[in-house]
Amino acid sequence: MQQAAKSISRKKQIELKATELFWQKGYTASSMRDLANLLGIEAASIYSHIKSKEEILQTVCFRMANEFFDAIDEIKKNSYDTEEENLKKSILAHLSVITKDKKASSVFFNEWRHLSEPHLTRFTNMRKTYEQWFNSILERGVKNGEFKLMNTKLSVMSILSALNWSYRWYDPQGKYDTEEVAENFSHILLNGLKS
Amino acid sequence: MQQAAKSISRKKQIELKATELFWQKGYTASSMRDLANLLGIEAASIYSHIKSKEEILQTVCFRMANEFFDAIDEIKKNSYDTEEENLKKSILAHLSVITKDKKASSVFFNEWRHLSEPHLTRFTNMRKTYEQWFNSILERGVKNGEFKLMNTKLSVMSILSALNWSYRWYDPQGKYDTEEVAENFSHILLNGLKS
DNA sequence: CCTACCGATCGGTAGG
DNA sequence: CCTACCGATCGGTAGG
Repeated sequence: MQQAAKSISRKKQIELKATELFWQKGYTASSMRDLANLLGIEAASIYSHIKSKEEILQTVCFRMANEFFDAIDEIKKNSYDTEEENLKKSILAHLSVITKDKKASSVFFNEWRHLSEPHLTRFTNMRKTYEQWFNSILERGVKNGEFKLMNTKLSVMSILSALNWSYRWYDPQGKYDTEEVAENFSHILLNGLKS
Repeated sequence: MQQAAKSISRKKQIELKATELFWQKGYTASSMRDLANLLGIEAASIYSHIKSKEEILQTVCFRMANEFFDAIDEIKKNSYDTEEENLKKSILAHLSVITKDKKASSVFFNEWRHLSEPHLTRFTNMRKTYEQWFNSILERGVKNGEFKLMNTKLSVMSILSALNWSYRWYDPQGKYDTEEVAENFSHILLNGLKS
């Protein structure tokens, strides 16, 4: 038991240090020897805990993907009265996942393309499915008169673009907490979508 | 003369193929042998035309940086009556640079961190300077009553985030031309910034 | 632009 | 978790 607990903890430790490394140098530029150095062990020893370098990337990418899904599942279940409310909550949920772990988000957004098949296809499909939720909010909002859009797809992209870029500049130690940033994004975007 | 012209053309060819490669696999995952294969020559032969792999990256990153600067310099010179107009023109200018060469934009946005010093510092300084232009538009717009912002810095980030993400999804062969996309972005963002 | 190579480093394995 | 290694591949050079 003691051993099992230790082993799990070490595996998580590897994931965390690897996330930091991938964030800093990128996946392919990060070597297992770099990672071993950060952990204070030999490169070969890492393979007692994981099968391959890519396994770490898979873990990070799909953990983040699941966190995004979990965050909007809450909103889907509640189903608010207005699409404006659904969108506001979704913006906050999405942004919260990013700001909670910027480094993992960076790996999620930038390093996923180094996944091999079939993981790569599974990953891109998950992202398409996820985007669909934002699409459906806007479509319902247009239908019921809440939103006036030049183009639904471009509007979805505006929203997600603005949100996704935040891992690059958001400072968790800075002046603004996630709620304030979400509020500001919602304000700008919703005013734009409504008229 | 003939030889000089040929040499320049070959160098540009290397840059173009490398851009494609870096876009597809990322800078560090792209090998000079990959690049040589695309060019139909041996890896060693590339070094007749360039000094190092990083030199190619530098060329692409700074060429794009200059294109962004050139695009807004036009606007700075003209200085339109309203900040709304300045912002609209800047949005179109910025977006045009991206959509004109998505692959080079992708390298510009993602691979710049593999630049070595002093290039890295020079690059990040250029980006800060560039962002400053958008900042100044919003600040003047707030001062003269055109814009009402919760927060200037966050608003700049909203704009640039939305625009910068476009290299990932914009399809030059698709339904929308750059002007339409810029129009849609301007519409959403400006309505949000004005109220 | 090629052949022939260099030293370094890569991800990963064997065996303990 | 270590030592000792593997074959492969890396960016780049010498010399033509």
